Amino acid sequence: MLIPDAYSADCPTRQVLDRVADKWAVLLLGLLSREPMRFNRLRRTVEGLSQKVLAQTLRSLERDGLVTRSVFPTVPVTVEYAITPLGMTLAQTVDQLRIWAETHMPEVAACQRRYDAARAEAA
Amino acid sequence: MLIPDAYSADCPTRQVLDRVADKWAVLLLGLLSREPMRFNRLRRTVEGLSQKVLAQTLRSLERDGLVTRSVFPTVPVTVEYAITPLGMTLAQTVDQLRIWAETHMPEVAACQRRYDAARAEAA
DNA sequence: CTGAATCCTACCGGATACTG
DNA sequence: CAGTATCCGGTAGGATTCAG
Repeated sequence: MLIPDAYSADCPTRQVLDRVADKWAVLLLGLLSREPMRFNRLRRTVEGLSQKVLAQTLRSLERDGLVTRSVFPTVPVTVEYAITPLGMTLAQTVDQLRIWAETHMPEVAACQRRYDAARAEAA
Repeated sequence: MLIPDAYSADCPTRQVLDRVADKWAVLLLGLLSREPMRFNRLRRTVEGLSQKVLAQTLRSLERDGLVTRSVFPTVPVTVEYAITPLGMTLAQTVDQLRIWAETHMPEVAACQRRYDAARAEAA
């Protein structure tokens, strides 16, 4: 399925994969694909995501041109993050993963139980 | 795009995301979607993947029911990994990511250069 | 509110050696 | 060949504090 070159360390495809393989980035992209949001709102919405990692992830997404960062000079300052057209194309692609997850999660969970049961019995 | 529940820690969707967000798992799934392979062949093919992590990842994939592990009692022993029908559906979904990467990688790279240039100039 | 800076720890993962 | 076990260093990331 994947082209052979993707398995050498310097393949561009693998560089992209490094970014997409970031759980938080995927989650944030999904959120922002629905509506722009502010920093603390994102922080409160995504459970288990620290403010440090949130800031890092948002910076990466901005650097990749997937989201924009807009500062409004209110008091106190307001910062809004929004998805870009480019980011939207990725969000749509990644959304297929969510659909797969919803469809096949029960089967995966069943496989895990079977695997664990077999190992417990062997021991 | 993503459903609200996906942002709580105990959502099934997020559990699946944890697995998909594994670069090596994605790479291995892509390889095995083409043909069954043996341990050392996978090891040699995927550059930068240590044998320890390879073993771990293959065990996870097997536990999730995405690949099968077949032992042939030859001397020395032969172990072959093959993708399952379930794994194949995920591989096809994930392959969309590769297509996105190939299509948009140049644009992402351009955005990165612009971002880095802007920051360098500011400093 | 939106971060950046510091400190500190847990865990990931590499290297190596050993086994069936 | 196909792993497991052990050791060990680097680093991601949590907690906390401070700033604009």
